[in-house]
Amino acid sequence: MAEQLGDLTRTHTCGALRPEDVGADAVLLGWVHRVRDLGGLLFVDIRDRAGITQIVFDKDDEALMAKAKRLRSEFVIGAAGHVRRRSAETVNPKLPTGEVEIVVRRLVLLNEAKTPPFTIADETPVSEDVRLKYRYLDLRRAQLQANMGLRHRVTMVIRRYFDAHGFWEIETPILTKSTPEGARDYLVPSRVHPGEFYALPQSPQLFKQILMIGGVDRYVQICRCFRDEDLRADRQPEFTQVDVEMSFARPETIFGMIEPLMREVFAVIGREIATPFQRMAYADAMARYGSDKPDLRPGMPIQDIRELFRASSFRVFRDIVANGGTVRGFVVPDAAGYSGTEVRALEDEAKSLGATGLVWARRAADGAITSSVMKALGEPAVAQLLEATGVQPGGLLLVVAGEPDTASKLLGQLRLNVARRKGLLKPDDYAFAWVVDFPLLAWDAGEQRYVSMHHPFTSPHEDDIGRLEAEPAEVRAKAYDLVLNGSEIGGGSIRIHDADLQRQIFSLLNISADEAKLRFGFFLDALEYGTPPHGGIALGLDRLCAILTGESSIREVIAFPKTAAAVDPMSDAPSPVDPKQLRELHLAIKR
RNA sequence: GGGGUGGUAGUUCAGUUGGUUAGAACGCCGGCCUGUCACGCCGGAGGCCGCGGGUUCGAGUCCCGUCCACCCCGCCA
Repeated sequence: MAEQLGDLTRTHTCGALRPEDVGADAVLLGWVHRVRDLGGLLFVDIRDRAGITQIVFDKDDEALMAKAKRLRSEFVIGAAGHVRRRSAETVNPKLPTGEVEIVVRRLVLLNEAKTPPFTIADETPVSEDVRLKYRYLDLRRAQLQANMGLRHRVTMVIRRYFDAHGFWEIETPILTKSTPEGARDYLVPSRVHPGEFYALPQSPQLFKQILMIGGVDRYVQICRCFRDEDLRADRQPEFTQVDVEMSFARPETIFGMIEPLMREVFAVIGREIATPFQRMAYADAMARYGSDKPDLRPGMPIQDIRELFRASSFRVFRDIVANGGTVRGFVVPDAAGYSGTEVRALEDEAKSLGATGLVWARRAADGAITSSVMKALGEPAVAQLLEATGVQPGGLLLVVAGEPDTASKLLGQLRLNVARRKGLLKPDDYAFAWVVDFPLLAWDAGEQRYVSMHHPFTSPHEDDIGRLEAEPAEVRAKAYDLVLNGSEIGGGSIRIHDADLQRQIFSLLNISADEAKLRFGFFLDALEYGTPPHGGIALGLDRLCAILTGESSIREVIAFPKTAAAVDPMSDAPSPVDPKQLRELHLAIKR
């Protein structure tokens, strides 16, 4: 049934024709978007990546009309004819091509199509399940077309930017060596070496550092990374990083390179962003926002109000403070509309997040003061509390007491929930921050040892190197995250370029010299041959594009994403393999 | 591994306290229609109510189990 393309040559895309083309001959190739059959007159919207153009058939040409009547949604057609200006009443202002149409002289039916499981032509929501199974159809829809197009343009801006600044894009291996620290590796069995495995890279970390040792000076790669961990809306087992490394870099060197890049990237969506970005110490982020990736859009920082309770008549809080705990809270402005029921709902919410309780105090629009602890504290103390935290009329103060880290994390969650409900997380507001001064190490209670907060190659802050042995938990790292709207869109560090220091860090991490040699020997060797100071960053391209498109999941900016169970419903990966393949790989499946 | 939400026509959904023949819209199929553009009008087909078990005279609805999807916690240096 399908006809061949033959000599049919596209003259215009389906988004190209304008009044100045009137009278020209045109050949359009594309999909049937919609058919409007009026009997003796039939309109087809023909669609390709560039747009939609109306083509017209009328009954004067009986054979042509008969053929046109067979057209259905998503058939692939070629239409040749001449461009005609539409009369004033029939112009479609919704289409860029709406002032013209094509009077078809020749219709080629390049392919038929089964009725698609969902409509390509409109934006009606379809379950993600179905969309992923028929991803090739979903990709035809406007949303993914726009997202893929934007991602392409962003990628091009990034490549041009780094090229203009003297970076070389260099590919690093996909089949690489498994390293013990960090996320779970995806493993690839070696056929040639029975019982041995490659790992897919979690990031090209060591290779890019070795490129610095190799004198590359400035490296960039838009590369795929793999981590076998559980998925989230912003996490896929394979994801794309803009991987960057610079020799002779200080943190400011990296910030100064990335901030103008972000300006160019946001120009793609027509937005001007302010630089430099705010810098915030990790400790401040945790204390004021309860998160190492604070969303700065809603304001409402968490305040430490412990001192107000040290000698308070409210015994519960006083005891918590006396025992090294804290009292923290944040102010919801314009909360006059919150009913008693809604405030009680907040109390329940806090409890479900793990709080023992939630204390609130508010100043009504008329200035009247109420509080859940009015009796215990007394009105003057509540007034003082509202004063100290800056609660204006109509404002609501939410307070949690307990262990400092827990209290802040909990308030951070509550703050985001409140902000979301108040509509304060506007997707087209962009609040950037560099989170700096991360701790170098974190104590792993399960393994009873220190682990790297970032990775083992991160340089300690030079002022803190002397404290490595005595108080390792206090040592700050020369590490930084780029945070945008509560999303970590990048992270990096200045690396250790001194082999002795690197050995010292491994020893702190309880990685023996033998173990280090086994896992990172090649890298430790390389470090000894004149390693320049260097550092870099990796940007999460998927997350960045999700924010640019206003999507809440990175799956919307990935052509072929996987489900939360790491399955591709289209290709049905992963799947069992032929026993012969297993034998060649010296593998047996344990059941 | 844990918690939450959902699964009914091709799609998106409704379905009362457990009650007799499970509905709507869009899509699909057929017919009519010469200026539509979400065309319109008329007619029609289409259902393992995710799957398995149980309670009951009777289950889309209640119970148990299970699978799938999404969100969150753990995990993600």
